[in-house]
Amino acid sequence: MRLRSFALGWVQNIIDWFGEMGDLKENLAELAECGLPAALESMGERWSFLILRASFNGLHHFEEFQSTLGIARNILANRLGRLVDHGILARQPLADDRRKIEYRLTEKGAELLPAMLALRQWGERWETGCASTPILVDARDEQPIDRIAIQAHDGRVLGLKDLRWKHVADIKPLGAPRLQVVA
Amino acid sequence: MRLRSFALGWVQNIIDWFGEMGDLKENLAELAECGLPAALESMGERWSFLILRASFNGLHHFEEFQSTLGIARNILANRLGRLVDHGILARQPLADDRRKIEYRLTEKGAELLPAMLALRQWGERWETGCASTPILVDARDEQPIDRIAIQAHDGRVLGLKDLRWKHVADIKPLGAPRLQVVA
DNA sequence: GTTTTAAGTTGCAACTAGAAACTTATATTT
DNA sequence: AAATATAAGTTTCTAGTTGCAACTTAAAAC
Repeated sequence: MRLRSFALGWVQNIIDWFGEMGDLKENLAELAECGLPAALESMGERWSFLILRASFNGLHHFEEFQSTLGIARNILANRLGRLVDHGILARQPLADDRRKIEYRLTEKGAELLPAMLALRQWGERWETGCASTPILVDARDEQPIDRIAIQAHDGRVLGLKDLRWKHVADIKPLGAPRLQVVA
Repeated sequence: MRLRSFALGWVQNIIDWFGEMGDLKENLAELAECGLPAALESMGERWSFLILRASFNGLHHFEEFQSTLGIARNILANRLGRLVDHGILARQPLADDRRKIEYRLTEKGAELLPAMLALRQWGERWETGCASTPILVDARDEQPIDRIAIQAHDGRVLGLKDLRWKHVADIKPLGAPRLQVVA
């Protein structure tokens, strides 16, 4: 028995608020070849993102992940294996104590940071309601980073109403035309 | 029997590449109160992100989601219910045909766009290897949006080596000191 | 008033997660 | 060297989740 409408009061006002952004239902066959399913293939399972976050926070070992996250050992072994298979973590037995295995982020794994931060910032804003410690700061001036945002090529921050979906083929180059592959 | 090291050749070079960013293992107890687990509570289940993406692409009805995504009907019903419960989608029977239920993104749901794009861009870069159609463009000049990036308060794009973890308490205000709550 | 459509439910098989005990390889202590 | 301890897993078994196909229900269309 699910509660389906706890928020309908305020939500009602928002229903028309969100413009269509130019619906593009036509080629939803193409949805399958989008990068999102591919990303979810690697990161979409339970625990994967939390293991990733722990990696970003400097954890490198099985027992560290296990005791910090409280994940079952068999599941942790499975997820670490998958993350290694996907090239997100690198597995390396330590030279000075070969019982110890070090799991480190690869470049590919490290590049998930924007996605992780965007998700975390959303959670802070809409769920927990407050920023969580520790936070990321710019090494240069030790000031907190900005919110992750969508920006135009010239750096303007784009809100949802500033966006449209468009087919790659329909996009006209701006300024100098690009080189083209002829055959 | 898992394959654990298909990428160790190139990965090896990267192991030391990724600096510690100032490990902060000390207060990993605080990991639990981070926004990420909260976000995953809403969006961490299988299909949730794909339903969200379909919503961004202009789908609004049960049968549309079902036939487009190929998801089982019971699972779809369950996920739509959860997304509504979490205030990410709003559920509205249509006035002119009350069989039809419209699912629309709320503001809260729409604000997941940066997270979804960051994930998609990562998938395009590291998994599929190419941008997928349709893409998001700036409504003003119809040019594609930038990559989602981490930026300093002054707009500089920050790479991983430019970042540190820090406790909120340790951050000094820049410029004019802020007002403080006294009691 | 019979049929069709939209949005679900139900029942059941297959898969996945979780808790706890067990294994294996290496390192440390006596 | 033998006994103990530690790190990183496996195994086993139970509980929960996913997925498919058939069924239901309410509203519309014919």
